[in-house]
Order: sequence, then C-alpha cells, then structure tokens
Amino acid sequence: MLGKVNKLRGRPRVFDMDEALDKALHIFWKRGFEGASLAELIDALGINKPSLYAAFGNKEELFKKVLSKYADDNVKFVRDAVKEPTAYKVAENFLVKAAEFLTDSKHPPGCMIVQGALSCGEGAQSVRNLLIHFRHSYEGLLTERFEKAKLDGDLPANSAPKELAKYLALLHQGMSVQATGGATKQELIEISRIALNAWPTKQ
Amino acid sequence: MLGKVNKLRGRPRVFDMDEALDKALHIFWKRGFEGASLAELIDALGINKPSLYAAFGNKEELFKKVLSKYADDNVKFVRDAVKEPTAYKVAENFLVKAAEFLTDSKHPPGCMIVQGALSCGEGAQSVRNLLIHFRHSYEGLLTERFEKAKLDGDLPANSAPKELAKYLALLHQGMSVQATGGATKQELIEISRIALNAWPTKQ
DNA sequence: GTGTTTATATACCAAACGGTACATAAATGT
DNA sequence: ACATTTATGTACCGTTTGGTATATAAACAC
Repeated sequence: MLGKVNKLRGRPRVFDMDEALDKALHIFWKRGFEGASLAELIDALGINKPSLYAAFGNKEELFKKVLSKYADDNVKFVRDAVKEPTAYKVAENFLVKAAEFLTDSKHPPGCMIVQGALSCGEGAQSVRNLLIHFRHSYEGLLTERFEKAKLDGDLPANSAPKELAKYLALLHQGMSVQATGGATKQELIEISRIALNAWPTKQ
Repeated sequence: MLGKVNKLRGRPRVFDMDEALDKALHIFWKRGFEGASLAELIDALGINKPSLYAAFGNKEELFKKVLSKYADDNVKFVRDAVKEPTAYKVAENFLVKAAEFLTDSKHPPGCMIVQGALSCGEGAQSVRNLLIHFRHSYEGLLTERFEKAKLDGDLPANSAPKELAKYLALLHQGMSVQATGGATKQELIEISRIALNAWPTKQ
C-alpha cells in the first residue's frame, strides 16, 4: 500500500488521460455537447474510438469527466471570489475575473457550463440539466456569501442576498454570451464597472 | 392588380404557412438549430418532408424564415423600448419587457437568438454567425438611442453610450440563460430593478 | 516461455441524419 | 374533357451519428 501507484498489468495506455481530457474539453467548450462529434473528438485526441470508449465510457460520460475537470480547474474563481473580505469586493472580484476568464485567448470564448447545452435535442437533456445544476450551484455559493455579509452588517439590512447572487450569476452568463459573440476583455471589464454601480451600500 | 391575391394554380396547400412557421419556431426555440431534427419538425408541423422542403427550402432556410418571423413578432420590444422619452426609461422598459417575454409560458423560456446556436458544430456556423449578427443589431439600436440621449443631455457628458447599450444587451442575454434554467418572471424583474441602480444620473 | 491482463487497430453495426425521386392527387385554364 | 400546375405521400438515398466485435500487440506474473 505504500509507494507510488503500482505498475499496472497489461499493455500500457499510449496517451495521457489528463491531456486527452484537456483536448476533449477544448472541443466540447467550442462545440457544445451536441455539436461535438465523436469523429472530431477522436481526431483531436489522436486516439481511436475503442480506446476512447475503454478509457472514458460513452460520449456523455466523457463530457461529465471533462465537466468535472473544467469545474475544478477553471471555476474555482468563484470559490476564490467569495473569500474576499467584503460583499462589494466579492462582486468586483467575481466580475473582473469572469471578464478575464471568458475572453482568455488560451481557450474558447465563453463558459462551457453556459454554452455546453443551453438548448438541445431530447438525447442531451440530462447533460443540459446537469449544466443547469452547476449554474445553480455557483449561484448558491454567492448567495451563502451574501447572507453572511448581511448578518455581518456588511450588506444593508434591506438587501436581498439571493437576488444579488442571481444578479452576479446573470451577469456572468450574459458575459459568456457576449464573449462568444466577440466581446473583448476590455469591454466586459468596462461593463463590470457599470454593473458594480448597482451594488448596495451601507448608509 | 386590384382585389385579393389571385387564386393560385395547382393543388392547394393543405397547411397554413404562417401556422407552420409558428410551430417550427416553437421547436427551434426549444431545441436550438442543431437540436431540432427534421423528424421532430415535420411531426410538429403535421406535414411530410417533401412538403416542408417545397415550402421552405432546407433546414437552414426554414430556420432563417422562422428567425425573421421571430424578430418581427417578438423582438420589436427593442424598437418599442427606444421610443421611451428618457434613457433611463428606455433601459427600464427594455429590461422589464425582456423579463416578461423571456419567462412567458406561452412559448419556450429564453431568447431564440441567444440559445438558437450559441455553440455548435461546423455545419451550423453560418446560423451561429447570423444569430451573433442579430444580437449586435439590437445592441446597435440601443447604442444609437443612448448616443442621442447623450447629445440631448439626457445622459451625463461622461457616459459611454456603447457600453451602456452593451450592458443592457448583456443583461438581456443573461436573463435568457437564467430563464432557460428556470428563473421566474418575478426573479428577473427583481434583478432588473437591481441592475437599474447602476444607471448613470444627471448631476 | 506461457498465461493473464489491458490497450490498440481495423472493421463493422444499426439508427438517425438531412435531403430527394417519383408517382399521384387536386386544383385552374382553355 | 384535357392539359397544366402545384402539393402530397411513400419510399428511398448517401452520409454521419454514437457505439462494438474481434483480432492483435504489449506489458506483467509465474
């Protein structure tokens, strides 16, 4: 039980699972779940179909694995944002980091959780529902943070934590749509600054 | 040339073109361009494939015709909004009407121009680009209106019409994503009220 | 070396996809 | 009545879809 992972029996896998997931992420991010064909996936991964199926299950399971990775790697910015000391700084951090992330040229524009299956055929409904769940989930993190801020007196007593969280989530999702339509980082940051003017202040 | 449309030669069409477009709209709205299959379309329209092709061309042409109708029927709310006498009222009207429209149970949630092909395979890129163009187009209407408002002194001299327009468009698109995720009319109106707090005021 | 285990590559599968040929039905013009 | 025009219904098309059967190759255990 000590030591590194035991050398596996059998023929060794010729590709790196993590790199393969990254390549699959890129395709799903750009194409959406339905728009990404297996042909394009195996082409990008440089492996053949049976290897993909043996390693990751079917298309939906591959997407779910990719989604986990995406959430871990890239959406941790929400977990970072809620660590800011004030509600305003949480909002500011969240919006500015979102603007940067959604327009980062190192990956496709927009958020995969928004555009992965916003609308789709019957066969992709479970993926669509999963993405909706993820959206609600990061919205929930913001809600909790603002409820705490309200208790702390950091937000006014008449403020609505859930609505403020939804406001930020909605801005993030709007920025995602804008980013896929060609909006630049500068534009989105500019809009974040406007949006922050709506933030409630302690009297 | 006077009188009604001349009776057409040949066997009369058994379905109403306009009703058929409405039914197709419903499918494309719910499923997106890629997610809507011809099988589902002809089933909803209650006609057979050759009739559909004879009447509307191929899938993409049908989508474009549906999109025209959608834009005419439903997105005229932007043209209405910019008629409001002040920039603030334009924004308020735009956001509240959007909240109502995007959650109206008489049709699928969200905006077809946002979710019709937000991300997609190679074969649907032209549709995707068309939708991006439509989004820029209604954003442009808002920009023009706010440029006028700035000249009129209705918006502060240091305000940025283009960014304010983009802010509203982004909120609309965010509301669309929220609506597809189950957000209610009340929630979106509540968020519109928050968002309006960001609106610049004349000193 | 032999058996076991796991991954690879080729070739294939049924179903669904968007799209069409073709024969027929229903209207009008003469 | 007959030709012309247009829409309909059935049956089909090639391609792409997601997904596998099968045989082989490469590692380890003994």
